[in-house]
Amino acid sequence: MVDSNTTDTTAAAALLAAVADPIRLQLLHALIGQPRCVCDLQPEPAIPGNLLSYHLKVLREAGLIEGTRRGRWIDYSLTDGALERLHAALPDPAMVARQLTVVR
Amino acid sequence: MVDSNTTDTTAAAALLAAVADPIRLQLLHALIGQPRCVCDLQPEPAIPGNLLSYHLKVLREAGLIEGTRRGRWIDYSLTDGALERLHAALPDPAMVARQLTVVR
DNA sequence: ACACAGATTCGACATATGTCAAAGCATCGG
DNA sequence: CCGATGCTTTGACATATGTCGAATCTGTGT
Repeated sequence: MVDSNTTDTTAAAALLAAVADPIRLQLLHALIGQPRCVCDLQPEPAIPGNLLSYHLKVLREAGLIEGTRRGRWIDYSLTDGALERLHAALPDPAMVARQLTVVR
Repeated sequence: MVDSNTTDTTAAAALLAAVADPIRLQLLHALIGQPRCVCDLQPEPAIPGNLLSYHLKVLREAGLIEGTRRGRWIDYSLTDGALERLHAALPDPAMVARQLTVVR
């Protein structure tokens, strides 16, 4: 009944799962507009370093962020189109309006 | 360091968690533009009825869909602004462009 | 009252996920 | 070469989550 390509849906769900966490959502927000080194990415409230690492890894493996070493530090930044890809994983709200106008 | 209100982030993450699943994403797509009774909501591939019920419940408890009984059937539909709320739970891609233009 | 159809709920279970403590790696500065 | 700093990885663990089978509920038709 439902149409949508299954692999698309699965990939979209995986992307969304990567950000469906308060800590990771904060990290993403913190990276908007500028890269930051891990030590500047402490969420509120602060968490142990290894846990921070874990969440960065989840985002990294989802392809949403990337880290580059700068001496002792590692700078993280959003990958190209990361936020666009996230929104694309969600159903488009414009579709609802579309359906309504088509119907009437 | 990171600013964003913690409860906001938590609520947003919860919303996103509700749709971070291939089955539930398909259900959401199927409900765009028209209500459907449960029997018309079988995802691809099909799943047992009780499992379908479970996923509908997750979406219902997230406030994204609502069901109304029509005789023997229950029609589900998107709640008002459901998709808008989902997108709002994600960081706004426009912010990135903003930061860039402000900087230069 | 009965049986049936559509849908939800319950209890048990396996796996996935987030967290912790401890150990490991890479780089810098002496 | 050594210790310190910044970050990651590993192994153990508890809880959350998705799935199943069986039971239950709600409304329909007879």
